[in-house]
Amino acid sequence: MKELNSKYNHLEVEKGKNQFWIDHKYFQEHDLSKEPFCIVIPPPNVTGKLHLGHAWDTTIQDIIIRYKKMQGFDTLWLPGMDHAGIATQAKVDAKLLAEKRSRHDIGREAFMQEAWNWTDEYKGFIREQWGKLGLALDYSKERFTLDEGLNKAVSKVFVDLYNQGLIYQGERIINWDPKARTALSNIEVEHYDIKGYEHYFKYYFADGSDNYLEVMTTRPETILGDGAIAVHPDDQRYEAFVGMEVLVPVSHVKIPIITDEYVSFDKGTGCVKITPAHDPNDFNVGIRHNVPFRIIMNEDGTMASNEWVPTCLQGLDRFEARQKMIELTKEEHSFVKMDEIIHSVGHSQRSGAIVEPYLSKQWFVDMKPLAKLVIDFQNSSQKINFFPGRFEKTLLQWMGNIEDWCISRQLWWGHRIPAWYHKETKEIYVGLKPPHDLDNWQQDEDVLDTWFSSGLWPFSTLGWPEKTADLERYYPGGVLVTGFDIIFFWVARMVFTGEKFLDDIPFKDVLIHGLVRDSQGRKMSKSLGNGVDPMDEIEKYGADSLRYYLATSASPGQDLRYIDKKVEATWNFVNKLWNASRYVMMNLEDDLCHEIKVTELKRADQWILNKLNLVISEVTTNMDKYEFTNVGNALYNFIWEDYCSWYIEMSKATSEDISTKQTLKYVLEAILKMLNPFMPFVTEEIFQTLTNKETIVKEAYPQVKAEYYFSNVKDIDIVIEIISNIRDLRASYNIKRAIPINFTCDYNLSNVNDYISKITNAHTLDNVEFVKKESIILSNGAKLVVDLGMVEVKSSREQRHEYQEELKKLAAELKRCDGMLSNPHFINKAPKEKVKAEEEKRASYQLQYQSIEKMIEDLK
RNA sequence: GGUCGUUUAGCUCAGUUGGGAGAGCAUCUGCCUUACAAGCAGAGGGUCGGCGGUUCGAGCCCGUCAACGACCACCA
Repeated sequence: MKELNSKYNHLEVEKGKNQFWIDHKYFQEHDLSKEPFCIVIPPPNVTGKLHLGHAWDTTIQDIIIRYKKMQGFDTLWLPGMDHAGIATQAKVDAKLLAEKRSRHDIGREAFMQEAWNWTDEYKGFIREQWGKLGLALDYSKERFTLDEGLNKAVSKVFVDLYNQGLIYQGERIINWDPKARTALSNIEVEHYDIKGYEHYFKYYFADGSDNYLEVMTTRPETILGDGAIAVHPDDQRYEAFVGMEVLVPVSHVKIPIITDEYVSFDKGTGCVKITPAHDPNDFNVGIRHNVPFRIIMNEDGTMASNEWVPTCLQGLDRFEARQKMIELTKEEHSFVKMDEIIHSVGHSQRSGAIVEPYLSKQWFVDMKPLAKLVIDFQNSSQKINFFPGRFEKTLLQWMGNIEDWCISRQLWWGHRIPAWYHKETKEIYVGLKPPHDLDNWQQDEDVLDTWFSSGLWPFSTLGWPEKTADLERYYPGGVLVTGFDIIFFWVARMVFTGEKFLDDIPFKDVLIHGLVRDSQGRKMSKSLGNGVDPMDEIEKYGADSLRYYLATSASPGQDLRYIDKKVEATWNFVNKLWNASRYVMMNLEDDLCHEIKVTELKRADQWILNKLNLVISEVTTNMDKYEFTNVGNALYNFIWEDYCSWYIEMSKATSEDISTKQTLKYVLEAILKMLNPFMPFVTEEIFQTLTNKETIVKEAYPQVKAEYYFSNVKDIDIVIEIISNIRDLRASYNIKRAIPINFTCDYNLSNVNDYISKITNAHTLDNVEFVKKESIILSNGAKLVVDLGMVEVKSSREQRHEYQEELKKLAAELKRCDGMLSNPHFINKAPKEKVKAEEEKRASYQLQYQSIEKMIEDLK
């Protein structure tokens, strides 16, 4: 029999294992006779290192994939990465800047080459990190969102939606990121509270009088784009002025006073400046009243050079212009006051810049029909199951209030929009292939939102729009695992694209997890510098410990607070498994017969096999519900308490026995298989050593065996009770284990006596009157008498007091039982097994009670 | 303003169809018992956020209040 090293060393154990799995193609060979089960990985961005969130997310998927494989499915876990438009372009821009170059200097083509070089480098980093985590990915099917096949999928979806009128081009107020100089979708804007000011200005009437209207704005620079002043039609304060004209401060452009119900009485002054090119609400008002659209800003957030912007403001940054406007209005006496406020302002998710509402021509997806599709599917038998279920509501509510999705981005790194404009006729052409007379056409310069391509991931990776065998076999996927932070960005979009183009849900289940936070509950972020690199943790504790900790430490949907100490505690658990395995192997012979003969099993063997059945059942149930904390608890308890603390210790009494050796090994193998999805490295190492087999990866998941249920294992529960009592007495009287003591028990222990003496060094001695003794009533009413040898025992008075305390407790329990059992509602309504259990408890308490009463009698 | 989550031992968290409150860490006591001192054996510690309700029975279901948190919407 081979041996494990005497010390568990995670670095040594994990080294080379991932390569071993890859070399043997364990996760790349697909047995087509089996039922398929597929997971597509949420593709990480090629912008940097994986963080703990990735480690958590991928560990969960790996656990599911390995579990399903062991259960006999043909599993496919499809890896891939995302080009991450804005994020990657920003990284490459920064790299160029460090080299004192810029994307505009080198041009689109050279820039793309730079971005591809970047991508290739980071793909390598990410694969290396996946390997360290031990992920069971099928690398032969790895995809990238800018791969040729995926490009085709993107174009087809765009063209089809365009032809169906679900994609359109329009001039609208969009969220503009002046730093990245691109449009954003609504959900790429993060609102948070910052300090600002409510500025009040006088708009003098154009008739030359000193009369004016007072108007409030938080963005004074947009004043120059004003096209009207609006009041509520029923607002009597301003009724007389409607139709008159006022002068815009600083620019002195004449604008009319109009009425619109959008204006509310009680906000601000009741007069609203209408700036249709720089505010979404004003845009709508502008459309209704034909207010002129005056763009007064450039794409980079500086003030435009046109007739609406005074020369002294042209080219100034928007925030400098804001200050300048205040100065200028003060000079011309149109400034009233400014009040400090805290208000919510939209920031670009990627660049952090304050988002500018900006009138711009962009491409949009008409979301209402697609959202309806999702809602209809969820109301049908083809619905996606969410874990936890409440996230379905989150998705549906969002779908219910959805607005059109701005999908064009003014970037270079991404999928070019398949639209061409005729250079002369301005005609527009949208198609899968460029127009024939290409020289006369100009392709749209923009690329698509990254999430447009990620949204096709569940089927584009399988070869769609081609009718590939993989697509046929693996779509829809079994489960999608991701964090709640990208339900809208990603999950929602995969759902409607899948339902729209494949007429089927993209995955049967969605498993949502929370966020990894630091030990104080804060979000991990670069600015706080509190991020934890999973690779550092793997170095310290091993991937097995990290994985088990991450997977079992938070219930579904809850955040996970990352606590170093707990990973260390998990390491101890792995170490425990390691040492238990060492012990088992030290006691086995090479030629150990495989078949367990049930009739030859010793009582403790039966007991642990019985327990094993229970734990397999509990673990399987919870694995199927993705309740990994429950699985973790069940395995931890079974392994540490039942198997190590009790069974291994008891097995020492019959260690030469074949059936005991077989049981030790059989249960250990089952343990290794159940732990394998969580701890693939160490279980592989131990399994190979224990069994001389090539790998644990291809093993079948443990199953409950009817022949391993035993009804007579209650003897072992009594043994455990006796051992606990003897230990308790030793501790309270400070009797060292080396000093043997004797005991007697009026319950037949002939089959199990050896376990007690082996573990406690206490021996049965019948028909002897002990002098210094303690008597204890066991839960089955039997009396245990322990000889305490030389020590001074408690006085009979003390003992009587203790017994009476026991009686009080028992009496309380009996009262509770009697109360329940004498209640006809309980008898009638409660499940039968509950009633039966209660009756059994009562009988047990009564036995104990009577026995203790008798002992008190004997003391007299 | 809307939706949702959280509140259980000193700390971090489990507790899923309602049926005698749990784990890890921390604390205290005693142990090298030939797999493991990164270990073993014991111990202490909780009116399960407050109030009300349903029920024979509530940490769990319902209502309400409070604190903390997240998301969505609005913000001239």
